[in-house]
Amino acid sequence: MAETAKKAYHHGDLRHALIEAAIPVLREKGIVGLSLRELATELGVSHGAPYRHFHNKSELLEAVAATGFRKLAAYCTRATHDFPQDPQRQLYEAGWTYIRYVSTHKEVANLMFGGVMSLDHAGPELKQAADQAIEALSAIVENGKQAGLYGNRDTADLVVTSLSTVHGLSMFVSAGMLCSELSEPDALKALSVRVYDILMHGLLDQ
Amino acid sequence: MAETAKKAYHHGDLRHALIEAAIPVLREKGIVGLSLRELATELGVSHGAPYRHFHNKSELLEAVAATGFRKLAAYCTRATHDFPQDPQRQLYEAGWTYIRYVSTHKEVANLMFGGVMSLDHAGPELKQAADQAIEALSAIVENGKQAGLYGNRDTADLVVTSLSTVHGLSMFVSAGMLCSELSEPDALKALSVRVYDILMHGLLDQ
DNA sequence: ACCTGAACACCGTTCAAGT
DNA sequence: ACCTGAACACCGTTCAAGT
Repeated sequence: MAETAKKAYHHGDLRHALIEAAIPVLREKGIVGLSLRELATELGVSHGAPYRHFHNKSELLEAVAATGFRKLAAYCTRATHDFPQDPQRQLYEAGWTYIRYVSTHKEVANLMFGGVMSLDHAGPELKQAADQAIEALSAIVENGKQAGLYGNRDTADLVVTSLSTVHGLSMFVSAGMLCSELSEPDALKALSVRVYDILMHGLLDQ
Repeated sequence: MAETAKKAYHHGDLRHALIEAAIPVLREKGIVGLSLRELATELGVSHGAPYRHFHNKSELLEAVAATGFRKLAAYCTRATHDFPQDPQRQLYEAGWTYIRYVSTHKEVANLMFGGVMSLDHAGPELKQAADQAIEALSAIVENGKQAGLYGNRDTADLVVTSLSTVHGLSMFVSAGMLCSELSEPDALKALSVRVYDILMHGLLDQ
Protein backbone atom coordinates (compact mmCIF):
# COMPACT_ATOMS: atom_id res chain seq x y z
CA MET A 1 0.00 0.00 0.00
CA ALA A 2 1.59 3.21 -1.15
CA GLU A 3 1.37 5.79 1.62
CA THR A 4 0.89 9.03 -0.22
CA ALA A 5 1.24 12.38 1.46
CA LYS A 6 -2.53 12.67 1.46
CA LYS A 7 -3.02 9.35 3.16
CA ALA A 8 -0.65 10.54 5.86
CA TYR A 9 -3.32 12.87 7.20
CA HIS A 10 -5.10 9.84 8.52
CA HIS A 11 -2.69 9.72 11.37
CA GLY A 12 -0.91 13.03 10.84
CA ASP A 13 -1.58 16.31 12.59
CA LEU A 14 -5.05 16.99 11.26
CA ARG A 15 -5.65 19.61 13.92
CA HIS A 16 -2.73 21.71 12.76
CA ALA A 17 -3.57 21.12 9.11
CA LEU A 18 -7.10 22.44 9.68
CA ILE A 19 -5.81 25.64 11.27
CA GLU A 20 -3.38 26.25 8.40
CA ALA A 21 -5.97 25.49 5.76
CA ALA A 22 -8.54 27.74 7.39
CA ILE A 23 -6.46 30.91 7.14
CA PRO A 24 -6.49 31.41 3.36
CA VAL A 25 -10.16 30.47 3.21
CA LEU A 26 -10.94 33.04 5.88
CA ARG A 27 -9.05 35.65 3.92
CA GLU A 28 -10.90 34.92 0.70
CA LYS A 29 -14.39 34.06 1.89
CA GLY A 30 -14.67 35.35 5.41
CA ILE A 31 -16.00 33.77 8.55
CA VAL A 32 -19.40 32.80 7.25
CA GLY A 33 -17.85 31.53 4.03
CA LEU A 34 -15.59 29.15 5.90
CA SER A 35 -16.96 25.62 5.88
CA LEU A 36 -15.63 22.80 8.00
CA ARG A 37 -16.90 20.36 5.40
CA GLU A 38 -15.00 22.08 2.64
CA LEU A 39 -11.84 22.12 4.75
CA ALA A 40 -12.22 18.44 5.46
CA THR A 41 -12.58 17.40 1.82
CA GLU A 42 -9.71 19.73 0.91
CA LEU A 43 -7.55 17.80 3.36
CA GLY A 44 -8.81 14.45 2.17
CA VAL A 45 -10.74 13.45 5.27
CA SER A 46 -14.41 12.95 5.85
CA HIS A 47 -16.60 15.81 7.01
CA GLY A 48 -16.88 14.30 10.46
CA ALA A 49 -13.16 14.12 11.07
CA PRO A 50 -12.63 17.74 12.21
CA TYR A 51 -14.93 17.12 15.14
CA ARG A 52 -12.30 14.86 16.69
CA HIS A 53 -10.11 17.97 17.06
CA PHE A 54 -12.56 20.83 17.52
CA HIS A 55 -15.89 20.68 19.27
CA ASN A 56 -17.34 23.07 16.72
CA LYS A 57 -16.52 25.69 14.11
CA SER A 58 -16.10 28.37 16.73
CA GLU A 59 -13.35 26.40 18.41
CA LEU A 60 -11.38 26.26 15.17
CA LEU A 61 -11.70 30.03 14.86
CA GLU A 62 -10.40 30.39 18.40
CA ALA A 63 -7.37 28.31 17.47
CA VAL A 64 -6.66 30.62 14.53
CA ALA A 65 -6.98 33.67 16.76
CA ALA A 66 -4.60 32.09 19.23
CA THR A 67 -1.89 31.88 16.57
CA GLY A 68 -2.21 35.66 16.14
CA PHE A 69 -1.75 36.32 19.83
CA ARG A 70 1.29 34.06 19.86
CA LYS A 71 2.71 36.08 16.96
CA LEU A 72 2.16 39.30 18.88
CA ALA A 73 3.82 37.85 21.94
CA ALA A 74 6.73 36.64 19.84
CA TYR A 75 7.20 40.09 18.29
CA CYS A 76 7.30 41.62 21.75
CA THR A 77 9.88 39.21 23.13
CA ARG A 78 11.99 39.45 19.99
CA ALA A 79 11.98 43.24 20.17
CA THR A 80 13.00 42.98 23.81
CA HIS A 81 15.95 40.79 22.93
CA ASP A 82 16.97 42.75 19.85
CA PHE A 83 17.16 46.11 21.64
CA PRO A 84 17.84 45.24 25.26
CA GLN A 85 19.07 48.73 26.08
CA ASP A 86 16.29 50.69 24.36
CA PRO A 87 12.77 50.13 25.71
CA GLN A 88 11.38 52.89 23.51
CA ARG A 89 12.70 51.11 20.45
CA GLN A 90 11.29 47.85 21.81
CA LEU A 91 7.81 49.31 21.82
CA TYR A 92 8.16 50.70 18.34
CA GLU A 93 9.57 47.49 16.86
CA ALA A 94 6.93 45.30 18.47
CA GLY A 95 4.19 47.59 17.23
CA TRP A 96 5.57 47.95 13.75
CA THR A 97 6.18 44.24 13.18
CA TYR A 98 2.70 43.49 14.44
CA ILE A 99 1.16 46.04 12.09
CA ARG A 100 3.12 44.58 9.22
CA TYR A 101 1.88 41.13 10.18
CA VAL A 102 -1.72 42.36 10.28
CA SER A 103 -1.36 44.01 6.90
CA THR A 104 -0.83 40.55 5.41
CA HIS A 105 -3.03 38.63 7.86
CA LYS A 106 -6.11 40.75 8.27
CA GLU A 107 -8.22 37.65 8.78
CA VAL A 108 -6.27 36.62 11.87
CA ALA A 109 -6.41 40.09 13.38
CA ASN A 110 -10.13 40.23 12.76
CA LEU A 111 -10.53 37.04 14.73
CA MET A 112 -8.29 38.28 17.55
CA PHE A 113 -10.20 41.48 18.16
CA GLY A 114 -13.19 41.24 15.87
CA GLY A 115 -15.40 40.09 18.67
CA VAL A 116 -16.46 36.92 16.91
CA MET A 117 -15.50 35.11 20.04
CA SER A 118 -15.51 37.01 23.31
CA LEU A 119 -12.47 36.27 25.40
CA ASP A 120 -14.83 35.94 28.34
CA HIS A 121 -16.23 32.66 27.07
CA ALA A 122 -13.16 31.56 25.16
CA GLY A 123 -11.43 28.27 25.69
CA PRO A 124 -8.20 28.05 27.71
CA GLU A 125 -5.92 27.94 24.65
CA LEU A 126 -7.07 31.32 23.37
CA LYS A 127 -7.20 32.84 26.83
CA GLN A 128 -3.67 31.77 27.57
CA ALA A 129 -2.33 33.02 24.26
CA ALA A 130 -3.99 36.40 24.77
CA ASP A 131 -2.67 36.65 28.30
CA GLN A 132 0.85 35.90 27.16
CA ALA A 133 0.66 38.62 24.53
CA ILE A 134 -0.50 41.16 27.09
CA GLU A 135 2.22 39.93 29.40
CA ALA A 136 4.96 40.38 26.80
CA LEU A 137 3.78 43.88 25.95
CA SER A 138 3.50 44.78 29.61
CA ALA A 139 7.10 43.69 30.05
CA ILE A 140 8.19 46.17 27.41
CA VAL A 141 6.28 48.95 29.09
CA GLU A 142 7.76 47.93 32.42
CA ASN A 143 11.24 48.16 30.91
CA GLY A 144 10.42 51.70 29.87
CA LYS A 145 9.10 52.58 33.27
CA GLN A 146 12.22 51.30 34.99
CA ALA A 147 14.28 53.36 32.57
CA GLY A 148 12.26 56.36 33.71
CA LEU A 149 10.61 56.96 30.36
CA TYR A 150 6.98 56.99 31.36
CA GLY A 151 6.94 58.73 34.70
CA ASN A 152 4.73 57.29 37.38
CA ARG A 153 1.71 56.42 35.30
CA ASP A 154 0.00 53.09 35.77
CA THR A 155 1.50 50.30 33.68
CA ALA A 156 -1.91 48.91 32.75
CA ASP A 157 -3.02 52.30 31.44
CA LEU A 158 0.11 52.62 29.35
CA VAL A 159 -0.34 49.12 27.98
CA VAL A 160 -3.96 49.74 27.14
CA THR A 161 -3.18 52.99 25.38
CA SER A 162 -0.27 51.70 23.37
CA LEU A 163 -1.93 48.45 22.40
CA SER A 164 -5.11 50.36 21.58
CA THR A 165 -3.18 52.58 19.23
CA VAL A 166 -1.33 49.73 17.58
CA HIS A 167 -4.42 47.63 17.27
CA GLY A 168 -6.53 50.54 16.11
CA LEU A 169 -4.05 51.43 13.42
CA SER A 170 -3.83 47.84 12.27
CA MET A 171 -7.60 47.73 12.08
CA PHE A 172 -7.71 50.81 9.90
CA VAL A 173 -5.25 49.17 7.61
CA SER A 174 -7.12 45.89 7.52
CA ALA A 175 -10.51 47.56 7.12
CA GLY A 176 -9.25 49.50 4.14
CA MET A 177 -10.06 52.88 5.66
CA LEU A 178 -6.70 54.35 4.73
CA CYS A 179 -7.37 54.78 1.04
CA SER A 180 -4.01 56.21 0.09
CA GLU A 181 -1.43 54.17 1.93
CA LEU A 182 -2.32 50.59 1.18
CA SER A 183 -0.39 50.20 -2.03
CA GLU A 184 3.19 51.14 -1.20
CA PRO A 185 4.76 49.15 1.62
CA ASP A 186 6.97 52.05 2.62
CA ALA A 187 3.96 54.27 3.13
CA LEU A 188 2.67 51.96 5.83
CA LYS A 189 5.99 52.13 7.66
CA ALA A 190 6.07 55.90 7.36
CA LEU A 191 2.57 56.16 8.76
CA SER A 192 3.57 53.89 11.63
CA VAL A 193 6.46 56.17 12.46
CA ARG A 194 4.28 59.26 12.51
CA VAL A 195 1.59 57.63 14.63
CA TYR A 196 4.26 56.31 16.97
CA ASP A 197 5.60 59.82 17.35
CA ILE A 198 2.16 61.15 18.25
CA LEU A 199 1.65 58.29 20.69
CA MET A 200 4.96 59.09 22.36
CA HIS A 201 4.68 62.87 22.57
CA GLY A 202 0.94 63.31 22.68
CA LEU A 203 -1.51 65.09 20.47
CA LEU A 204 -0.92 68.37 22.19
CA ASP A 205 1.79 70.72 21.01
CA GLN A 206 3.18 71.64 24.39
CA MET B 1 -60.13 42.47 8.48
CA ALA B 2 -58.36 43.51 11.65
CA GLU B 3 -55.02 45.05 10.72
CA THR B 4 -52.77 43.94 13.53
CA ALA B 5 -49.35 45.46 14.06
CA LYS B 6 -47.84 42.32 12.65
CA LYS B 7 -49.85 42.48 9.46
CA ALA B 8 -48.62 46.02 9.00
CA TYR B 9 -45.17 44.69 8.10
CA HIS B 10 -46.60 43.63 4.80
CA HIS B 11 -46.38 47.18 3.60
CA GLY B 12 -44.41 48.67 6.50
CA ASP B 13 -40.71 49.33 6.63
CA LEU B 14 -39.45 45.77 6.52
CA ARG B 15 -35.94 46.92 5.69
CA HIS B 16 -35.67 48.95 8.86
CA ALA B 17 -37.36 46.26 10.91
CA LEU B 18 -34.79 43.73 9.74
CA ILE B 19 -31.90 45.94 10.80
CA GLU B 20 -33.42 46.51 14.23
CA ALA B 21 -34.22 42.85 14.72
CA ALA B 22 -30.75 41.78 13.64
CA ILE B 23 -28.93 43.70 16.38
CA PRO B 24 -30.03 41.71 19.44
CA VAL B 25 -29.60 38.45 17.54
CA LEU B 26 -26.05 39.46 16.62
CA ARG B 27 -25.35 40.25 20.24
CA GLU B 28 -26.62 36.90 21.46
CA LYS B 29 -25.63 34.53 18.71
CA GLY B 30 -22.99 36.27 16.67
CA ILE B 31 -22.59 36.69 12.96
CA VAL B 32 -22.71 33.05 12.01
CA GLY B 33 -25.64 32.51 14.35
CA LEU B 34 -27.70 35.19 12.63
CA SER B 35 -30.20 33.68 10.22
CA LEU B 36 -32.18 35.66 7.69
CA ARG B 37 -34.85 32.98 7.80
CA GLU B 38 -35.19 33.28 11.55
CA LEU B 39 -35.40 37.06 11.28
CA ALA B 40 -38.09 36.76 8.64
CA THR B 41 -40.31 34.45 10.65
CA GLU B 42 -39.73 36.58 13.75
CA LEU B 43 -41.12 39.54 11.79
CA GLY B 44 -43.98 37.52 10.38
CA VAL B 45 -42.88 37.46 6.75
CA SER B 46 -41.78 34.61 4.57
CA HIS B 47 -38.12 33.66 4.34
CA GLY B 48 -37.88 35.11 0.84
CA ALA B 49 -39.09 38.56 1.83
CA PRO B 50 -35.77 39.95 3.10
CA TYR B 51 -34.30 39.51 -0.34
CA ARG B 52 -36.51 42.33 -1.63
CA HIS B 53 -34.50 44.67 0.66
CA PHE B 54 -31.02 43.13 0.82
CA HIS B 55 -29.27 41.25 -1.91
CA ASN B 56 -27.77 38.90 0.67
CA LYS B 57 -26.92 38.44 4.33
CA SER B 58 -23.74 40.46 3.98
CA GLU B 59 -25.68 43.48 2.81
CA LEU B 60 -27.82 43.39 5.94
CA LEU B 61 -24.66 43.31 8.04
CA GLU B 62 -23.38 46.33 6.16
CA ALA B 63 -26.57 48.18 6.97
CA VAL B 64 -26.09 47.42 10.66
CA ALA B 65 -22.49 48.64 10.51
CA ALA B 66 -23.66 51.83 8.82
CA THR B 67 -25.88 52.65 11.79
CA GLY B 68 -22.79 52.52 13.98
CA PHE B 69 -20.86 54.94 11.79
CA ARG B 70 -23.83 57.30 11.81
CA LYS B 71 -23.84 57.13 15.61
CA LEU B 72 -20.14 57.98 15.69
CA ALA B 73 -20.69 60.89 13.33
CA ALA B 74 -23.60 62.08 15.44
CA TYR B 75 -21.50 61.98 18.61
CA CYS B 76 -18.84 64.07 16.91
CA THR B 77 -21.21 66.75 15.68
CA ARG B 78 -23.04 66.86 19.00
CA ALA B 79 -19.77 67.29 20.87
CA THR B 80 -18.86 70.08 18.47
CA HIS B 81 -22.12 71.88 19.16
CA ASP B 82 -22.08 71.28 22.90
CA PHE B 83 -18.59 72.71 23.45
CA PRO B 84 -18.08 75.14 20.60
CA GLN B 85 -15.24 76.92 22.36
CA ASP B 86 -13.32 73.87 23.53
CA PRO B 87 -11.98 71.57 20.79
CA GLN B 88 -10.08 69.50 23.31
CA ARG B 89 -13.30 68.78 25.15
CA GLN B 90 -14.97 68.02 21.83
CA LEU B 91 -12.51 65.24 21.18
CA TYR B 92 -12.90 63.81 24.63
CA GLU B 93 -16.70 63.92 24.59
CA ALA B 94 -16.95 62.34 21.16
CA GLY B 95 -14.56 59.58 22.17
CA TRP B 96 -16.18 58.92 25.49
CA THR B 97 -19.75 58.80 24.19
CA TYR B 98 -18.62 56.48 21.44
CA ILE B 99 -16.90 54.16 23.90
CA ARG B 100 -19.99 54.14 26.05
CA TYR B 101 -22.06 53.29 22.99
CA VAL B 102 -19.72 50.43 22.09
CA SER B 103 -19.83 49.08 25.63
CA THR B 104 -23.54 48.41 25.10
CA HIS B 105 -23.39 47.69 21.36
CA LYS B 106 -20.35 45.52 20.91
CA GLU B 107 -21.98 43.72 18.03
CA VAL B 108 -22.27 46.92 16.00
CA ALA B 109 -18.68 47.94 16.66
CA ASN B 110 -17.51 44.49 15.66
CA LEU B 111 -19.24 44.90 12.34
CA MET B 112 -17.85 48.41 11.85
CA PHE B 113 -14.23 47.42 12.33
CA GLY B 114 -14.32 43.68 12.66
CA GLY B 115 -13.36 43.19 9.06
CA VAL B 116 -16.36 41.06 8.22
CA MET B 117 -16.95 43.39 5.34
CA SER B 118 -14.00 45.29 3.96
CA LEU B 119 -14.83 48.89 3.26
CA ASP B 120 -13.08 48.43 -0.06
CA HIS B 121 -15.85 46.28 -1.45
CA ALA B 122 -18.65 47.72 0.65
CA GLY B 123 -21.83 49.18 -0.78
CA PRO B 124 -22.32 52.93 -1.07
CA GLU B 125 -24.45 53.20 2.05
CA LEU B 126 -21.73 51.87 4.33
CA LYS B 127 -19.00 53.77 2.53
CA GLN B 128 -20.85 57.04 2.85
CA ALA B 129 -21.62 56.49 6.54
CA ALA B 130 -17.99 55.68 7.26
CA ASP B 131 -16.80 58.72 5.33
CA GLN B 132 -19.14 61.00 7.23
CA ALA B 133 -17.86 59.68 10.55
CA ILE B 134 -14.26 60.31 9.52
CA GLU B 135 -15.31 63.71 8.27
CA ALA B 136 -16.96 64.66 11.55
CA LEU B 137 -13.96 63.55 13.56
CA SER B 138 -11.61 65.36 11.22
CA ALA B 139 -13.60 68.53 11.80
CA ILE B 140 -13.00 68.25 15.52
CA VAL B 141 -9.29 67.81 14.98
CA GLU B 142 -9.31 70.76 12.58
CA ASN B 143 -10.97 72.87 15.26
CA GLY B 144 -8.14 71.98 17.57
CA LYS B 145 -5.52 72.75 14.99
CA GLN B 146 -6.99 76.17 14.32
CA ALA B 147 -7.00 76.79 18.05
CA GLY B 148 -3.31 76.00 17.98
CA LEU B 149 -3.57 72.88 20.10
CA TYR B 150 -1.86 70.38 17.89
CA GLY B 151 0.98 72.27 16.30
CA ASN B 152 1.65 71.71 12.65
CA ARG B 153 1.13 67.97 12.50
CA ASP B 154 -0.86 66.48 9.67
CA THR B 155 -4.57 66.36 10.35
CA ALA B 156 -4.92 62.87 8.90
CA ASP B 157 -2.22 61.55 11.22
CA LEU B 158 -3.91 63.11 14.22
CA VAL B 159 -7.26 61.68 13.17
CA VAL B 160 -5.81 58.22 12.63
CA THR B 161 -4.07 58.25 15.98
CA SER B 162 -7.02 59.51 17.99
CA LEU B 163 -9.55 57.28 16.28
CA SER B 164 -7.16 54.34 16.60
CA THR B 165 -6.94 54.94 20.31
CA VAL B 166 -10.66 55.36 20.78
CA HIS B 167 -11.48 52.40 18.62
CA GLY B 168 -8.76 50.27 20.17
CA LEU B 169 -9.99 51.02 23.65
CA SER B 170 -13.55 50.23 22.69
CA MET B 171 -12.39 46.95 21.22
CA PHE B 172 -10.65 45.99 24.44
CA VAL B 173 -13.84 46.68 26.28
CA SER B 174 -15.97 44.76 23.83
CA ALA B 175 -13.53 41.86 23.63
CA GLY B 176 -13.57 41.50 27.38
CA MET B 177 -9.83 41.95 27.73
CA LEU B 178 -10.14 44.41 30.58
CA CYS B 179 -11.06 41.92 33.25
CA SER B 180 -11.48 44.34 36.10
CA GLU B 181 -13.31 47.32 34.67
CA LEU B 182 -16.33 45.86 32.93
CA SER B 183 -18.65 45.73 35.91
CA GLU B 184 -18.77 49.25 37.28
CA PRO B 185 -19.87 51.92 34.77
CA ASP B 186 -17.78 54.58 36.51
CA ALA B 187 -14.63 52.52 36.08
CA LEU B 188 -15.02 52.67 32.31
CA LYS B 189 -15.30 56.43 32.41
CA ALA B 190 -12.30 56.71 34.69
CA LEU B 191 -10.26 54.53 32.35
CA SER B 192 -11.34 56.68 29.42
CA VAL B 193 -10.11 59.77 31.20
CA ARG B 194 -6.72 58.24 31.92
CA VAL B 195 -6.27 56.97 28.38
CA TYR B 196 -7.35 60.33 27.04
CA ASP B 197 -4.73 61.99 29.18
CA ILE B 198 -2.02 59.71 27.82
CA LEU B 199 -3.24 60.32 24.28
CA MET B 200 -3.04 64.06 24.81
CA HIS B 201 0.30 64.28 26.55
CA GLY B 202 2.03 61.22 25.17
CA LEU B 203 3.48 58.16 26.76
CA LEU B 204 6.74 59.88 27.49
CA ASP B 205 7.26 61.74 30.72
CA GLN B 206 8.94 64.78 29.28
C1' DA C 1 -7.43 7.01 19.30
C1' DC C 2 -8.97 8.47 15.10
C1' DC C 3 -11.82 8.30 11.06
C1' DT C 4 -16.17 7.11 8.11
C1' DG C 5 -20.76 7.78 6.37
C1' DA C 6 -25.49 8.11 7.10
C1' DA C 7 -28.79 11.01 9.19
C1' DC C 8 -31.01 15.32 11.01
C1' DA C 9 -32.33 19.88 11.22
C1' DC C 10 -31.10 23.69 9.56
C1' DC C 11 -29.28 27.60 6.09
C1' DG C 12 -28.74 31.19 1.95
C1' DT C 13 -30.41 32.08 -2.32
C1' DT C 14 -33.34 31.86 -6.46
C1' DC C 15 -37.54 32.24 -8.88
C1' DA C 16 -42.05 31.52 -10.67
C1' DA C 17 -46.31 32.79 -9.03
C1' DG C 18 -49.44 35.48 -6.46
C1' DT C 19 -51.61 40.34 -4.47
C1' DA D 1 -43.81 47.05 -5.70
C1' DC D 2 -43.73 43.67 -2.43
C1' DC D 3 -44.49 39.10 -0.67
C1' DT D 4 -45.17 33.77 -0.90
C1' DG D 5 -43.70 29.04 -1.12
C1' DA D 6 -41.44 25.48 -3.41
C1' DA D 7 -37.00 24.10 -4.78
C1' DC D 8 -31.83 23.60 -4.79
C1' DA D 9 -27.42 23.03 -3.05
C1' DC D 10 -25.28 23.51 0.83
C1' DC D 11 -24.11 23.62 6.09
C1' DG D 12 -22.97 22.21 11.28
C1' DT D 13 -23.37 18.63 14.24
C1' DT D 14 -24.22 13.94 16.03
C1' DC D 15 -23.40 9.17 16.33
C1' DA D 16 -23.15 4.34 15.45
C1' DA D 17 -19.89 1.75 13.19
C1' DG D 18 -15.47 0.71 11.45
C1' DT D 19 -9.80 0.36 11.69
